[in-house]
Amino acid sequence: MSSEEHQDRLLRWVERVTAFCVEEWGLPPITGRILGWLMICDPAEQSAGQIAEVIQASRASLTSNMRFLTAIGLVKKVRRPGDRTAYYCIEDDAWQKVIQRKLKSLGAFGEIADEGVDLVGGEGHRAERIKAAHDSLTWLQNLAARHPLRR
Amino acid sequence: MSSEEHQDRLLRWVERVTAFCVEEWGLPPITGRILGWLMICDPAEQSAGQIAEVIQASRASLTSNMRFLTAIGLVKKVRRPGDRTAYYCIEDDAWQKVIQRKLKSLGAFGEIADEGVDLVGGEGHRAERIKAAHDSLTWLQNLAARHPLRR
DNA sequence: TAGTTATTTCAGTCATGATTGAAACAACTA
DNA sequence: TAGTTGTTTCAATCATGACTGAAATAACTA
Repeated sequence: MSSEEHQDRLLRWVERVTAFCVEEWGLPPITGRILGWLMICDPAEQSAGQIAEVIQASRASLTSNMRFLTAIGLVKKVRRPGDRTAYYCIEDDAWQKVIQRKLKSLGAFGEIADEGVDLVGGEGHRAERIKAAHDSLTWLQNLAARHPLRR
Repeated sequence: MSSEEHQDRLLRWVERVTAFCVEEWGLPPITGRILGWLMICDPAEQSAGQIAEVIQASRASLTSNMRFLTAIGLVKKVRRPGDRTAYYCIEDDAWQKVIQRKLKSLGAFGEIADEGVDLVGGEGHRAERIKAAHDSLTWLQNLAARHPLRR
C-alpha cells in the first residue's frame, strides 16, 4: 500500500470521527477533524500548520479551535525552547474527561428535577413523573462513581 | 401565592430545563420548552394549542416540534374519539430513553476506535492511544448493561 | 537591529436551520 | 351541507455561529 493510500485511509477514519463529533455532540466539523487527527496521527505532537494542511482548514480556524480544545482540557499545547512553533497533542484521558463532563451535566439536570419535585409539592402524579426523570438522570453518575474505570 | 405567581415559578423552572436541553444537547429552545413543560404540567396531557400558548410559540412550530419529539419516542400523541384536538404527553421513560441512546452512541464511537486500532497496526504508541479512547467510550455502556436502573 | 516564520486578531462572508404567518387542509357539529 | 375549530404545510425571514483572508503581532536567528 502506498503512503498516499494509507494517508487516505487515516483521513477517512478521521472523517468518521468527525461525523460523530458533529452529529452526537454538536461540535463544529473542524473541531471534530482536529480531534480525530490527533487521535491517530504520528507523531502524537503536531503543529497547527501541519494539522491545518492535513485537514484542509485555515490557520485562523486552527487558532480558535486549538484554543477551545485546550481550554476544555482535551488537547495540550507543547512548547519547545528554541522553536517558535507550538505543538498540540491530545490528552491521554481526553475521552474520559468528555464522559465525566457529560455525567456531571446529567447530574446537574437531576438536581433541577429535584427542585421541580419541590415545586409541585412532592406528592401526586406530577411529582412521580419528575422523580422518574431524576432517577434516570442521576443513575449513571452514581454507577460511575461506584465503578471507576481502571487502566 | 396567587395562581399567576405559581405559573411564573413553573415557567422559570421550564426555562432552566430549556437551558439545559439547548446547551448540553443542542436542542432548539422551543423543543426544550415543550419537554420542560410536559414534565411539570397538570394535567399531563396537553394540546398543541395549550402548549403553544404557555411557552409563547407559534402553532406551526408546535407541529414540527411535536412531530420530532414523538418520532424519537420522547412524547406520545393521544387522540380521543369525538375530539379533534390531539393531546401530547411525555413518555414515562423519556429520560431513560435519552440516556440509553447516548450510551449507544458512545458505544458506536468505541467501535470506530476499534477500527482505528486495526488501521495503525494494533501495536505501538498510536494503538495504545486509541485503545485508551476505546476503553473510556465503552466503559459506561458495559457498566449500564450490568447494573440496569430498577424502579 | 533587521529578517524570517509562525501565530493571533478581527471584520466580513457564508451556510445552516429554527421560527413564523398565511394558506390549505381535516375533523367535528348543527 | 355550511360553519367552526384545530392542525399541517410551505415559503420566507431571521439569528446564530463557523470559517476565512488579510493585517497585526510575537518569537526566534543572524
